[in-house]
Amino acid sequence: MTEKDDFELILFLPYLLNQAAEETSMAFQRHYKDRYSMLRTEWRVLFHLGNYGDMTAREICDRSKLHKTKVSRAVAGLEKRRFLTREKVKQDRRSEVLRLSQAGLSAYLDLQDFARNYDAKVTKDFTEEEVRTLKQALRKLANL
Amino acid sequence: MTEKDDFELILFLPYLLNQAAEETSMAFQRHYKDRYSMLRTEWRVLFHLGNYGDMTAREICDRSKLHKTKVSRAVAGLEKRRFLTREKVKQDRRSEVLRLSQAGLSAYLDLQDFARNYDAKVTKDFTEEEVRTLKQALRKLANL
DNA sequence: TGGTAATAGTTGAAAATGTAACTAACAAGA
DNA sequence: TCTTGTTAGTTACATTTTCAACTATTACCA
Repeated sequence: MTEKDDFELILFLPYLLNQAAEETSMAFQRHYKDRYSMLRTEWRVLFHLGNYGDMTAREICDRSKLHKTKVSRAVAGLEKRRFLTREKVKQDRRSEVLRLSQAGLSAYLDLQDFARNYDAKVTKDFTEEEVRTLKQALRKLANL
Repeated sequence: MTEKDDFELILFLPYLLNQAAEETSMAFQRHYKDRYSMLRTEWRVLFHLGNYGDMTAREICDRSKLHKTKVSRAVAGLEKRRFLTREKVKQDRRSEVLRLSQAGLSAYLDLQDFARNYDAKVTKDFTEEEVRTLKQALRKLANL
């Protein structure tokens, strides 16, 4: 409560974006958690592989901007539950190409399907045009 | 990489919103962390009190949708560093009204000022109209 | 009243995250 | 080749977060 207060917390972008992200992630989280007991970072890694194809942990880091320790642990978790396999790269034996297993692919496809419907549901009160411009703006903010 | 793939991870709202939130929060986080060694939940509690006036932990939970244990610990942290004080409510002695101290208010005002400028900087490539519609859409998504 | 349920807030233990330091492999110039 | 620097990825430890159980107080109602 200050005098000259033209500031509104709920309109402050870092806050507002976070609330929106939190809110829209909830139901999706429940799905991947209940169904595959995956963590946040795990579904992301899964989606990177499923959506963009085989790649190394480093490439996932670059694309997702997730820290390498997070990715490392997510990969280990997914591997333990046999959602993916690793294959050493001949040219550079420090890194390994990650590839979804059959189970990983099928989990991905299921979650992807859910995601698509979910996205539609979340934006059901917006026109297509609105969704386009919203996503465009968000990409700009996210540097994506 | 699947066959029928009209799905794009980076356009999936829970993902995109999170990336945007993450990206836009970074510099602000550095500020409140470096300057006041506050945690995420702590600046939020501080801002609720600063922006909306004295209130109980429960009210902060309701408004922010933060879990009560998070709020409880943030309040304890802010209290320990004398950014706020508590006062038992006579009508209901379970709850306490939280109030910013002088130091709390001054930290709030500084951060609020930073936040305002920060928000302007983040949206500098958007027109006013675009910012308005963006925030409108986000409020809808966040149920705010 | 008395008894059960609900609410405000705290606490402890387990899970997840962040940070820094580490290993192993490659790179590149003297 | 040596030696210094960089990169891919993992691990250890400290900090946060989550989840469930807890205390204290109020609310409801037979």
